[in-house]
Amino acid sequence: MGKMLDKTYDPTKVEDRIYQKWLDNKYFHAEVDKTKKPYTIVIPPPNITGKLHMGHAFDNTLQDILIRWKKMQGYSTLWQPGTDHASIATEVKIIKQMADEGLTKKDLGREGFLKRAWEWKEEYGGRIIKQLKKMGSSCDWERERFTMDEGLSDAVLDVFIKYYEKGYIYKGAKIINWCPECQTTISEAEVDHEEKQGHFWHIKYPIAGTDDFIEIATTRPETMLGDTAVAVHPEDERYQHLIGKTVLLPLVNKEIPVIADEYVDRTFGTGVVKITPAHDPNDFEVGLRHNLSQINIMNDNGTINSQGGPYEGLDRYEARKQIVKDLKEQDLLVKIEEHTHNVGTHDRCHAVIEPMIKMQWFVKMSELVKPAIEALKSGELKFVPERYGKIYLNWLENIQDWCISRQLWWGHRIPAYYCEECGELIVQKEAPTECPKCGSHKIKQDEDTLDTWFSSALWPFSTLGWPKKTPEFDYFYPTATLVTGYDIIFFWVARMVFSAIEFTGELPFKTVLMHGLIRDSEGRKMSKSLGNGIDPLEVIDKYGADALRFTIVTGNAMGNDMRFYWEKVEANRNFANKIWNASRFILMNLEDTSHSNVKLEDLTPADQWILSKVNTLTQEVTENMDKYELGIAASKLYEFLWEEFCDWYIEMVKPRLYNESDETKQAALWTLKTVLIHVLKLLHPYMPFITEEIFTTLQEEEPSIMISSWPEYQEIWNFKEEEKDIEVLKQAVRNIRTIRSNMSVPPSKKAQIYVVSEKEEIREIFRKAKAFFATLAYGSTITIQSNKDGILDDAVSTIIPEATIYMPFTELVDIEKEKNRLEKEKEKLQSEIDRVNHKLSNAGFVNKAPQKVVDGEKAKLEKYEQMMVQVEERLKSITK
RNA sequence: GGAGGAUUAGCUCAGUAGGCUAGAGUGCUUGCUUGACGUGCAAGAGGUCACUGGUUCGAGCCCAGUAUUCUCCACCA
Repeated sequence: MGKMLDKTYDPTKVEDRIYQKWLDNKYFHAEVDKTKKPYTIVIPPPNITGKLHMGHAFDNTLQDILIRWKKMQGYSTLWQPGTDHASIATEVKIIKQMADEGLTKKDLGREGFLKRAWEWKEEYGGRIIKQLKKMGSSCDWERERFTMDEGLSDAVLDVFIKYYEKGYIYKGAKIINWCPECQTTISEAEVDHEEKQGHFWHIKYPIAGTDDFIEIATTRPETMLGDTAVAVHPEDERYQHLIGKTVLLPLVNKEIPVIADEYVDRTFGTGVVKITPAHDPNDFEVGLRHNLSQINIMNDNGTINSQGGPYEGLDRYEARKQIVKDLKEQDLLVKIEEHTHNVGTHDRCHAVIEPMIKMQWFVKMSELVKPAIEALKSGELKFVPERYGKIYLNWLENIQDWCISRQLWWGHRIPAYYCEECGELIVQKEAPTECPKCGSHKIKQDEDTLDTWFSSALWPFSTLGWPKKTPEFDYFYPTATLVTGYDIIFFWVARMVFSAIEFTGELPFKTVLMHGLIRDSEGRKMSKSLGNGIDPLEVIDKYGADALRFTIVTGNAMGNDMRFYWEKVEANRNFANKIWNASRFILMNLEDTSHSNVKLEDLTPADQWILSKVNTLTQEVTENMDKYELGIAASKLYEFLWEEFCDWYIEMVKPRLYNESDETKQAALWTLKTVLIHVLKLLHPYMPFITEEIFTTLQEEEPSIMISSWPEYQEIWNFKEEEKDIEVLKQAVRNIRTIRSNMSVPPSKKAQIYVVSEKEEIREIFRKAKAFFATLAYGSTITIQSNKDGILDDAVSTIIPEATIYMPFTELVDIEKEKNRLEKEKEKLQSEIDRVNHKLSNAGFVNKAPQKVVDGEKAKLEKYEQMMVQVEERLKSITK
């Protein structure tokens, strides 16, 4: 007696046990194995602050599918896992936690804070890894890395110094985005532009030596404290006479020049712009062109500094109010307009960004970027879908120097040292003990840390041991495919490409597989603030990881966003249950192993049909996966398993199983088991848990489906003729069911079925399939004959090519209805015939279309015409 | 302002190389205790493939334009 399975599939009973089994057997572990080809994927390292969300679920499902598939294909696969220290995200969280205890960074000091951060990492950093395991991720956990590991940190320092020595890293004063809340620089990419309702203040600046005024308009009046000029367009006729004159900056009472610069848009506002080089990126550029001085009016925390005179100490918004009030009192405020404008905010804390001039570290991008652009253009680097390549290119071609310093503590501290005596700058891995220039021992390290993406950019090779020449780096690098969301093409993908080319001389990966976002059912982004996020763990808990994985990968083209519907997960849970029950059915019938002696010659046409089908399926699924069409492959598996295998094949086979004297029973069992195992393997990358559970229950030869081999197309399973024959039978069954359904005949009521065909081949098809045909078509008896002798005219009929099927019911059949049905069928046939005729009478079509297509149409025509004859005959006989 | 999507059944989406009589899931209607499964089985209704032109023997698919819509980038003080 075979092993038994429960009536419904319960993932919670299965998943953890199976995952543990895989771990115990080290199936995820990758070894350098020169007899195999390597296949490597590096995980996009989740933040240690992170909690598993749908984005991770998406990402990891795709990677896991590729890794499991390639492993089955015989590659030595490495899925390199790890986490990212996520400097600013983590630091923000820790500061918040500290604030609850009434502590600040200052209280703890740098060392104390870092100690706390590491504790935090130990406590929360592993959480997301545990959650990834629930997805079934087959990462090599023994090789887990962290961006602030010793090895990875070493790679970061190495890269910094090499860049520096090459002249790519420089220190410079630039206008940067300052977050007064976090008190650090943030990169352009970390700024969110939010449209906000603000005001437009029109202010009069008196023209020096006259009673006249010039009117400017600003959204940030407080910055006037740092104004060093007023600008107009060089060709603006309204203001020609003022160019070169000076105006008196109100409140500050300082004379500043009126300059002409093309940057000014004559049509916007008053056509006059106040220039504040220290607090606006455009003004900064204008300032450089005109040699204007830069007056920083703000402290790091967003309050006005001593440059602000009476406003010193006020918060920037307090100062704004006060300034507006003072201007009004001096009668210099013309008007206040409502104005919507974009305000830059920090994506982590949402504080409004303040552009400020600071000394920062930069990476010069112009040279680095060239080979990264070339890699895409030459086709060496590919994006799937291709359109994302354009986004990548667009960014690289317009790139600005990368500001890499952050005024944070959590991260890789910049390996730059200053002599406190002579000011010498020393860039090297280890802290110098004395100044090489003046010999002083008073050395201080740069306070800043590096942008978190500086280390992520090295991830594909730093995780494999680079800059050391490790066997792993040698074997597993470069990686094969990078899987990630389109939202980090700039942050991460592009930076990995140029870093890898620069330091390893190779592309870090050949293909970038981009996926979209999972949105809520209304198409909105899942976000904390909206509270519309779906927790993947909750989904797994309710429906199982396999159902979630299948949901993620199907019903949507690669690279597009998708909406999350619980109903979809439910449908896929049902699919899992369907597979479960099909397997249960097979197991219940496998009494012993006598089916193992079955040979191909013993198979019936039905068996050959399904074998041939699974053979084709194997070929197609593999081809689809080669092209990263995972969703297409998955839906083909779904369709095959549910429709062909369950709804047709299993039903066809049942009479043979229930009939002890049937000689083909063992052949049926062999086929059931063989096809199931075959398709389970194809499905395994998508639904790893259930396939493993069934596989190990069904057979004992192999310990795990994970390490079994990927099925291949085999010529001996190619039964094209039998496939066609079974399709004829399916068509007959469908027609009969349709008629019975139209006539509301319940399945319990069996009917006599007559199959009439002049062709012996057709009669033979039905003869061979008599047993299951009767069951599927609800027949009491099946009579196969070459003419309609002995069949009453008031029988119901249906027509398939080359055969007419009659069902005499004992009740009187409504001849009118039968006639109508036939007339309708005739009409439909006629329109098809017309359509095909139209095509075939088109000389262009016959001459230019491929022969295959033309032949196809001809065959169709022949079939329809043949059926037409049958329909007409039938009509004639009932109307006579 | 620049770039890239999307527009196909009530809803959510597929449609791989132009050959299609346009598919799936879900929802809807009808019937079914058919010895794996009601998380099931069977049957059915439901579409001017946004619009206008063009290329082609042939267009849901390619090209041009229009409309609607989403996203990213840039951004005006």
